[in-house]
Amino acid sequence: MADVARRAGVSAQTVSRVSNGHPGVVDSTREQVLAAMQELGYRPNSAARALKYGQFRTIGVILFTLATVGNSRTLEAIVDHAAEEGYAITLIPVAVPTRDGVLGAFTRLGELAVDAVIVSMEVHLLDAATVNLPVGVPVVVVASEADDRYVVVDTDQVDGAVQAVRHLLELGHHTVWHVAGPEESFVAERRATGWQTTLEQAGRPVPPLVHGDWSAESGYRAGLALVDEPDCTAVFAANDQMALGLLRAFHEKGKVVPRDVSVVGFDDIPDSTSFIPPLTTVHQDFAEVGRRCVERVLRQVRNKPVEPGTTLVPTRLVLRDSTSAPPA
Amino acid sequence: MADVARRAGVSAQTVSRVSNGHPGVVDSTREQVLAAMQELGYRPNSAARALKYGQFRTIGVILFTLATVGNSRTLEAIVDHAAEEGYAITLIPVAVPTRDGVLGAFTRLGELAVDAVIVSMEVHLLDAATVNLPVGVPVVVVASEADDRYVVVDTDQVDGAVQAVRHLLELGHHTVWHVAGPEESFVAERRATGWQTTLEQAGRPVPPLVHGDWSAESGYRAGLALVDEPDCTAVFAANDQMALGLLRAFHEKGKVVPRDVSVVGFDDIPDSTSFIPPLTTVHQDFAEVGRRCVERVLRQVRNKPVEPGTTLVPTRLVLRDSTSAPPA
DNA sequence: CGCCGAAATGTTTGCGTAAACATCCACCGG
DNA sequence: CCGGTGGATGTTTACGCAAACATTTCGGCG
Repeated sequence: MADVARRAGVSAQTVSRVSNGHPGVVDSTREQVLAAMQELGYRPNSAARALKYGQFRTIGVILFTLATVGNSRTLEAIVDHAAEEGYAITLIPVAVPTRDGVLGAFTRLGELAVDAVIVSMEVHLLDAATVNLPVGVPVVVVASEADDRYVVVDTDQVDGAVQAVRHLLELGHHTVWHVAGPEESFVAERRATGWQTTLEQAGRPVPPLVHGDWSAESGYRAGLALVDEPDCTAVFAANDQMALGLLRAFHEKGKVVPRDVSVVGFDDIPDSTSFIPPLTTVHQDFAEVGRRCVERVLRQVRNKPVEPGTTLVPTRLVLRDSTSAPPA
Repeated sequence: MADVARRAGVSAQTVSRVSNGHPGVVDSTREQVLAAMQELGYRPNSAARALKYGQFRTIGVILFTLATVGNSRTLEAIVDHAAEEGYAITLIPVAVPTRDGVLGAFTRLGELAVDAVIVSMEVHLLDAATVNLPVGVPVVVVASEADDRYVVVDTDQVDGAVQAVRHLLELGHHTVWHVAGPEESFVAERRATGWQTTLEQAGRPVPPLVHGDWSAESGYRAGLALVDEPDCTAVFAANDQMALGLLRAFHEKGKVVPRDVSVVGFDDIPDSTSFIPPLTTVHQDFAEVGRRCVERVLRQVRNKPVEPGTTLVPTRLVLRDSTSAPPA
């Protein structure tokens, strides 16, 4: 900055004013400064700026993996909306999804230059780590169960499951089987809850729960087990990937979807339109989830009031060709 | 820091020494300082640190979208390896994949606190923006064509395509059709090049190129066109998603894969094992690509010699059930 | 018993920036 | 023609930290 000032024949303060678009600089001076900046390739040092302002204009995002569609889509939405607000996103990976792993991430976080944090994980894992949470750093949690101690944003998992199951019951299926996500996942648990309560409220039998691990392979294995169940005419898979595996299993075993078995997924990943057959599934609005996360976390950064509690983003059922009335 | 020093009854410098694990502090003093830090919830200010050291320990990553499997997997690998080296990753989104969009990203980048940049885009888009590249900031480019002006890391696209086409020719197919990615993509172009040269070297006819846009839907549309081609017994799709669309199109039109038509994809996304049938595809080692990016960019940050040029990560063909000899 | 040297700790300084305050100058009105 | 006024610009200072240098302390040895 001093170099620019010297070159332009002004003081450093004037350079600062030009650089920040402050008023009170005569055009001719401004142009000289601008020219000097150009020639010297000057760019403001963000560390010094951050030091001065006490803010980094950066939000940290903690997550386990980008391998799931939901995580990466949500992240993308967060990045985009943060950029609109002039905030950058710093990624903090959690190597292993255990308490120790989370603890490590939060320790690293302590040294990081972030004004706020968006955490994508289950609250029960977060609890172990909150001791490490720098005080005064706003936190928003995504993809977790509702919890009034934190500011939570999430897709309305339960309602999505309810819509899926209702749709199948309305088509005439006596009951609906469910291929859930892994046991330790609260998201999986909540989708399962929506499934179970809907069946119970309708007075239908609740078949045993089948657990997968979100992967298509696990859906395939679940499907191989389900083809032998005589009364299994409708399956609700907790995500689209497992639904893909189900479709393959049924296909291999000669069951035609939707004639013999109906299948509903969850997520509405782009590929699901090209499954065989195109998949009826619960659409998640990842972009909206990301948007709300950024909005709520920035409200806190700007010291506007934010009450703890859960913001639910609605889902909607997308009807395609994998569901129909049960076989006569 | 001053508060901690006062509380522990020492000077700020001693606090700094403890905080950085410097030697020359007696245990009893160290413990007092540590205790004071704990009580006051002290965290070193990374802006001040960065200002002092002139480094941020952060790498910026510029990319268009996380919607593609390749991008998000590569990003994940970059994040993980950077974390191992003690570097954080800041994401810089490019709203629209045009020169203006890229220009905007690089302008924002100039204000960002990064020591180096990994750019995931075509070099021809990068050229427009290099004027904005802060001098002295190391850059590594991923997923672009080879270019000796930059340090480039990429999957060996051409060889992957060659393997795919050779496999199909060896099975006895007379020629291979290709569903390519969008015309403006160099990645797509290079896969197409590998396909075309392999056919030419084998003295086979080169069918007209069909362009998709990477999406399963576009693969489906391409498939609907290909079913009417009488000599089309083998198709190489430029990614797995388009291959998925092909499978659906063939299925709907009564063509059995692989009996009537063989299909090979590119990427080896996890879902491809559960396509109907499981997809033979070219495996990309995204993790390795990410690892090398970080390694090469950090070499530059540390002022070790890095020659411009391309590092190619090998691919391998994964055989599953979507290919076989052509119908008699 | 006093001096030396090494280890432990303290003091000064500057990193690049922008807010707060100070100065300068031109122009206006009386 | 001079004081006043306000806009343009300059100077000082502090942000939090750590390197460089300065000082203190203490043990060991002649």
